[in-house]
Amino acid sequence: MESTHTVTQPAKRGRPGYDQETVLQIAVEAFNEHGYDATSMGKLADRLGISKSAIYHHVPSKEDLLRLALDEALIPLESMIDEVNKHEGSAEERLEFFLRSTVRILIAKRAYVTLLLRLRGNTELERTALQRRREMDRQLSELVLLAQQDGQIRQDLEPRSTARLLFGMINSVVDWYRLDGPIDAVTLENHAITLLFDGLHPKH
Amino acid sequence: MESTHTVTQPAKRGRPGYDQETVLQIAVEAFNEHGYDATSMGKLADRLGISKSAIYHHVPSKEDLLRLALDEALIPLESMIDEVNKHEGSAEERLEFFLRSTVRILIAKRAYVTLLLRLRGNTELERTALQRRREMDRQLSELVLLAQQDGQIRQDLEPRSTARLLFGMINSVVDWYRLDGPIDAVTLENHAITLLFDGLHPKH
DNA sequence: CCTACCGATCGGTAGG
DNA sequence: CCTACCGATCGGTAGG
Repeated sequence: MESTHTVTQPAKRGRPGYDQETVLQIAVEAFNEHGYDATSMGKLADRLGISKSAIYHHVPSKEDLLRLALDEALIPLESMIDEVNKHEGSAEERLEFFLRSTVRILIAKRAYVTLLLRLRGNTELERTALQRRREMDRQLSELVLLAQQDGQIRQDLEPRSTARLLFGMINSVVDWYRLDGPIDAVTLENHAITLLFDGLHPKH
Repeated sequence: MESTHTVTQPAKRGRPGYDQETVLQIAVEAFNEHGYDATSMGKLADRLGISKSAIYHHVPSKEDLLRLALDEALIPLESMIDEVNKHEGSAEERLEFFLRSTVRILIAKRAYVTLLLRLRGNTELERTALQRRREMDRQLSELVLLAQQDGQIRQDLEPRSTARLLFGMINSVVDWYRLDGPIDAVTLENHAITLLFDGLHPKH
């Protein structure tokens, strides 16, 4: 008899083992612990509990692991920016939406974003990813400029370095935020937004 | 005849070559480009234009290069914190002094701080350096708490994650600030301090 | 005939 | 500061 749910629940033939997603996830953890270059396929195989060659069943090369991992971070971030650009609100509202969304994606895709933020640009693949990051910097600094022109945020700060500083604070979250820590994701998001928009000084 | 200025200007005997400081400086540039683990002593030798073994004339091991480099960042930062702790002013003044000094040291010791900020804690040396970093986080969060208790800064933000976010913004400077860029060091320092204390919103 | 994986080994390069 | 090496490990592929 033919099963009608083979598409969503494929019949498992052959050996049960890893799927690509899990291999990728474990690979990225290893890359973040030891660095991409310093993580050999042998060490990664040990971590997976399979042979080195077996990894090549799931992914054609080490570089493809990196490419897949970076897309896990870049695609959600770029989709979010598309959303921001379609958004109808004021520049300040869009700026806040951009920053809040970034915090959320950082937390949801922590390991992948960590990898992205530590790229050095020594291969073509890394340089392409860094260029996509720079495009996001540009989008953010443009939003800062627009909000300044609308008088919604202070105008005495240069937009490009402001964008860098905003990203600097928010991106640092991947280095220290833990889901099981004392502060939940929503509180952290509000905390960062308050600090960025209103600063340390109390309201007067 | 004995020279009286051998201490400040030692007579150069033997082959002219690198001093340890220059080897260290070039090594750190290489570490930052490719990662410490991924930078082989062979590649480093090529960069220096000397043989691999010749490096071992200047420094006993690869790990010693890392130790020396990390101290170039850690020692100035720790001295600065000692100064802050001796300072007589209010908690808010000391907090501002701490943050301003950190920006200055980051710019002055950019390459060394970059190396420090990218540590992963996979060796005892790295874990020790990370512990010294965490002690600085603790000192900063204590200053935040004191300034909150004095009512000089807003009290609705948790001090530890506030300290992380402050450091996050400031530390990002090593990733993008260039001395030959469009913004000078003093302007950047004031820019960051304004953003942290007063936020993006205009004064009302 | 499939997926998932193995033991062994390729030519080169690592830190010391 | 060099040449000549060491034990080990690198990313990737073979046949089964």
